[in-house]
Amino acid sequence: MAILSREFYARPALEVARDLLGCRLVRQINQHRLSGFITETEAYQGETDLGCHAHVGRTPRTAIMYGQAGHAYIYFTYGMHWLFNVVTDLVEVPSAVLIRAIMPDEGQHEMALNRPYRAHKRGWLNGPAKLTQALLLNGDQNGCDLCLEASGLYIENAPLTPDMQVIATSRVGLNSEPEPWKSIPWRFLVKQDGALN
DNA sequence: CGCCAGATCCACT
DNA sequence: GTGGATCTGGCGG
Repeated sequence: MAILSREFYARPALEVARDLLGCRLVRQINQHRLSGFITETEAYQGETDLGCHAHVGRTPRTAIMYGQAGHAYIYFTYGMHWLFNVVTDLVEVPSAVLIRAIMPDEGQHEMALNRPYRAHKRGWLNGPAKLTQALLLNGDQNGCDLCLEASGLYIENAPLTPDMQVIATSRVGLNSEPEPWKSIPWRFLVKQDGALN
């Protein structure tokens, strides 16, 4: 499968978030190829979206979201976690898609080593901070270009996941945000047959 | 199982 | 100084 193009990412975050479902997130590191199929995403679009970090405008932290689509926006939160996002839409339109969960595929043993205490349990990659641990992603990869294979971090194309298998719900962790942002259905999940990752 | 507190630090006010 | 796009272990039912 081909690496997703700049054009794919240079669309509104809502479309990108929806279409990323089923695509393969790939991390090449230390001679290993770690990958998993994206099963959950969230869209954050623009300064008017109070759930989006860019609602405070352009700062050193949010500047990456104002840049070219297809780059990684990786930030630190809660004093211990890194979250992985993909910059979307046109330059000067601050928006991104948070990757919240993957179904592990290649390099499962390596990924498990990166998550020593929980790797044997169910749902070991169904959270935005879990997958960054497994894929060894942190601030060092912030701003990295996902359209270049040489980055060692990119997403591969996949057939579009049918609407029948897609669920849209409100985004997670925005409980203190006002409506409509708190409840707007900008979170997308692939319907699973009861089986968690 | 569900609920809750603790961990731990950075960006922004 | 404050609070956060989270996760985990422990405790109670």
